[in-house]
Amino acid sequence: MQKVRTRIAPSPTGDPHVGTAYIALFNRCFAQQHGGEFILRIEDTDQVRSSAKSEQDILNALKWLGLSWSEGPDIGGEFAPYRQSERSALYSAEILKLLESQHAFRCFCTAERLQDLRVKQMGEKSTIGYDGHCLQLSAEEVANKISRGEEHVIRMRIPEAGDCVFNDLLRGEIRIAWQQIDMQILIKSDGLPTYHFANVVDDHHMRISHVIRGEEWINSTPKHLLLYQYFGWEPPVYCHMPLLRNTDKSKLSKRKNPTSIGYYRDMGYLPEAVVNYLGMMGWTMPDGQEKFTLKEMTASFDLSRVSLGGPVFDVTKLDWLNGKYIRENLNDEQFANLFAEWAFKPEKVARIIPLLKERVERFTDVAPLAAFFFAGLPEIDATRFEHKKLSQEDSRKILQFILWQLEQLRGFDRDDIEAACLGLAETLNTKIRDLLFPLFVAISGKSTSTSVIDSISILGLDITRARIRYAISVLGGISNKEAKAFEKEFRELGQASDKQLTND
RNA sequence: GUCCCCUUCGUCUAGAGGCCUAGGACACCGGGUUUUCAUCCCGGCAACGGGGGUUCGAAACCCCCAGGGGACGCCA
Repeated sequence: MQKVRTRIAPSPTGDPHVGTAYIALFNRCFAQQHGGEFILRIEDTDQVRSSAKSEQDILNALKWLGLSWSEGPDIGGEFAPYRQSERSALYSAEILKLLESQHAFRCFCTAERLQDLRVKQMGEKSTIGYDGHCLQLSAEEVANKISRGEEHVIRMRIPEAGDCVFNDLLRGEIRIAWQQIDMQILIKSDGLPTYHFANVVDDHHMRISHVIRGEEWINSTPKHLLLYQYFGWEPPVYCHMPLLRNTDKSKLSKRKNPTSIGYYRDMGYLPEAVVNYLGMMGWTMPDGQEKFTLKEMTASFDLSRVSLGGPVFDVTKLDWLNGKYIRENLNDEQFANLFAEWAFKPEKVARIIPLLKERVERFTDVAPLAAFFFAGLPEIDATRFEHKKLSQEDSRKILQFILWQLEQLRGFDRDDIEAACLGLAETLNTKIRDLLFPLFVAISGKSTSTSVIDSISILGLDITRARIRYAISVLGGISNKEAKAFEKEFRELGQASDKQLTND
């Protein structure tokens, strides 16, 4: 029997997501329970969106949770490198095989043509996908286009008829007609592989035996299986976990919920409680025990106990659990140490002190002034936002625009934030002090406080986002209609690139 | 629109045909302890989406419907 090897393969394109931790947890438990290995691979084939910072954040977040791995970009391993951007030669070599066997072909279609095609197919209510246009190109035509240096991609061929039938470890037989499957791009015009290709190649070369991933991948499994078949490789066992959900049951998203692991750390949750909570999403201990350690979960793990309904990630129960951990697991000394470590990080304190010093007359002034640096959500209501020039709607809009602006920032220094706010004030033709007013209330709970720009920089995006969103809800929330109008206006101000607002 | 997945209290879930008068936990409500509050303890509220089968017997198995979700990118 083949050794069990599982992996988590995050893409470093944003904040470390609780969904990543969730899938990592189950992969890790499964591997360890079978005496196998759990590895970490960074899928950074998207040159534009990937960043080193994001990769580091993800690694740190998973480490914080205690979800350690035995091979990865930080520690190496037998199948190094573990970063896809460093494995290009492998993909180039492998794609050649598919090109030679005619299982893949070069496609010179323009983005415009593909867009038109999609629109047309949408109108005809048919399956959306590539029409095989470039399949008709002769070998000479292809050679000519290549010698002329024409940009192109490489796509995989898909059977024209029949079904792809495969077995999901939890769901049993799944059958998808090949006609539903698109001729997936394997190599992008920048020469880098897409997820589908790199993922299969790496899973094979890294001897991954079980692919435990989110339900969102079910529909692309046929492509992956077909690649294994084309290569003549033995495919892994697939297992699709349910997706974590927002309260409204949609897929967990940043817009509706705090999804960043950093948020939970910054809000003062214990990593053990967060892991425990993730473990009870779709899974239970055989004896029904609700509070359990990672070690206990690993020891009693049984993948077949996963229930398939998408669990709502509802922090109420996490709050209760975290309180239980604090009360039952920490003695006074541990509590004091952990709290101090959480609250008084030297670099954080060093940045807060100068802000306080110029505003206090006695030490007794410190706590009330600085409390919001160590708090979660401020205690505010709509009256707090009353302002001679700004209506509630104005404030909502300003807060939403600032949030969008902050989310697009690369750096999070005070100067980055200041520039963003000044820029926004100018495009909105608002005085900066008026623009900042609702922000002061949202962040500090008061209209008078330490510099809100510095404060935001110290608090970080995760907490800032939560407070701004809370303030917006206190101000009555943004209706769907209003959201659309805001988005449109924000885009027209030239403050956003197309996808940034809607992406999770 | 096409395809795929899913469906037990508001939420997380137990349930592998009779142990189910459907159990536990969170939340909520009530009571007790506590100088207040919280903790803690006790109690209560509350669900098998609908319709057909199969069976002596169905929350569980099958079919249909409905609802929810996901996928349909030179993102992953």
